[in-house]
Amino acid sequence: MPLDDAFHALSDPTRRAVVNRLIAGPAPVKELAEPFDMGLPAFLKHLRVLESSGLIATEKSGRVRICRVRIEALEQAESWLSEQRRLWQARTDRLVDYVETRMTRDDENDG
Amino acid sequence: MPLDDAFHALSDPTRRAVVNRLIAGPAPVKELAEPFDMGLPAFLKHLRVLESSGLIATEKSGRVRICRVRIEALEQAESWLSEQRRLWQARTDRLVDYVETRMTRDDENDG
DNA sequence: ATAATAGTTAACCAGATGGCAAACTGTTTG
DNA sequence: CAAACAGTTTGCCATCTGGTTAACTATTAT
Repeated sequence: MPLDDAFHALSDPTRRAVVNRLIAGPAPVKELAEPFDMGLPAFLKHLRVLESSGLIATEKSGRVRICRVRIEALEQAESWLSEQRRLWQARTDRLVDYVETRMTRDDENDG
Repeated sequence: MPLDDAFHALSDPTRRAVVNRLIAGPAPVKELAEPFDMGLPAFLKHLRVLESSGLIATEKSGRVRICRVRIEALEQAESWLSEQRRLWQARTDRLVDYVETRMTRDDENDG
């Protein structure tokens, strides 16, 4: 499931920070790794998780690998969440409507 | 990090299905577990992941435990994603602006 | 050609995850 | 009280995660 992979990739602060950095524009591995207190092998694992989730794409030219964000994957994850919120809102609206209707009926019964 | 927990909880299809079901309204554990091909102990683990992530809340009354969704946690996750998309859009706009400005200057140089 | 750079692979490790079956607790229901 | 029901705990297991160090490859730079 692509959503599984996207949400899993986003569940790690290092990986979210990488996505956030790449939003500002493409960057090579070394520059991306710099802010983090871990070795390159560990960091590469994070990059692979991001890449196999579709959240980023990478391309090697010469000895550097350039990484960039793939916004569509982010949008898919966002879509799932906003759909849930939409459903929630719809239900809330129905509840409000129900309560108001019932109150009106009660008023009629009272009057 | 709360976002870690929320995204992690959402990275499993069983747990997303539970959230989606609870959006329609609260339900007891047994009813929630029914659609899934796994034992109750395994299902309970999923529920605990959801609860400790803040995505759902549960309350036991008598021998049944009622679960409900906590929409705020979903909204937090959604916020992170929409903020990223906003930043992406802002960068894209700046790029478009830059290119258009440059093209205008080139036109002036050509003319 | 040597050396520095950028990234990669391999082997290993502790701890978390996602499943199982079996035994158990507490709460209705008959 | 006995039985059914809803959930819980325990112990077990295979696999995945996120990190390490050490050794290695391929590409610039001197």
